[in-house]
Amino acid sequence: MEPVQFFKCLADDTRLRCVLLIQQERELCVCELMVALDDIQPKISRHLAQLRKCGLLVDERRGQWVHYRLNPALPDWCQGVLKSAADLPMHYLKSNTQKLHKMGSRPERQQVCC
Amino acid sequence: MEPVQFFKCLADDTRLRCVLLIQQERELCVCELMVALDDIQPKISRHLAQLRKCGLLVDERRGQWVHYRLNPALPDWCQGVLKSAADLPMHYLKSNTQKLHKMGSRPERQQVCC
DNA sequence: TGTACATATATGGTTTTTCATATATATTTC
DNA sequence: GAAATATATATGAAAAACCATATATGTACA
Repeated sequence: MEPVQFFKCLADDTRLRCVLLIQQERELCVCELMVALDDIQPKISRHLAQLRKCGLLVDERRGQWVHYRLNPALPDWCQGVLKSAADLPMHYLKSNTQKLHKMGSRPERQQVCC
Repeated sequence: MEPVQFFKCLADDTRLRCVLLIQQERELCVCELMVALDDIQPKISRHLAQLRKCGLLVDERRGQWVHYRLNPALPDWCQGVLKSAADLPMHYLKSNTQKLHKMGSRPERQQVCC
């Protein structure tokens, strides 16, 4: 993981919110992130692909849904950075978290983790 | 300090090295960074200006030298990120640190901190 | 006047966004 | 259970926006 590459991944609003929300919720699928960020599918999908390619995220297909999680093999210093980033002012992610939790039917996850 | 803005500052090789070297050495002036990074003055200066404008660094003129330090008023989460970043593989900064320490005449600092 | 540093501008390159379309799985209907 | 349709996600290609670099020039201080 090249240091600059890692920070470039976080240097975009869409990607930063995706990573922090995924860290906060443990895992999310594309459609949930679309709702949380109120943004279009190809855009989200593109950024997730980049984060996966760079090794920040891993994906797992379950039926028609693709779930994204932080890569557990991420170097310690990267995990440290992300943990520190979780302390940034709560209001940054507030509206995203709200939209996410307001989702009517959160596919499948309800049985898994709620 | 906008979260994305902060990460954008770190998402460039020149800027990342400057910030980490300054954190490591407590403070550095432009000519020292030029030697450490083996790069031209306007390039270094431009990136430092950006880091100052964004609030990551503060500068202090002492005679003809301008010294840069981390902004002590940086939010906690930013300081946390930088501390974690200091744990990245040592070899990333190794050659820069070597060049820096090989400098013959480190202006003024010698009396201040060495 | 020489040294340390800053800034303006032009240029080239990268990144981001969008639309259109493709693929993969799920569901419905016959 | 096969065909038709719907849903979730990915990707190619083109335009727009943004960023980094180099050269040239300017300012401040000794």
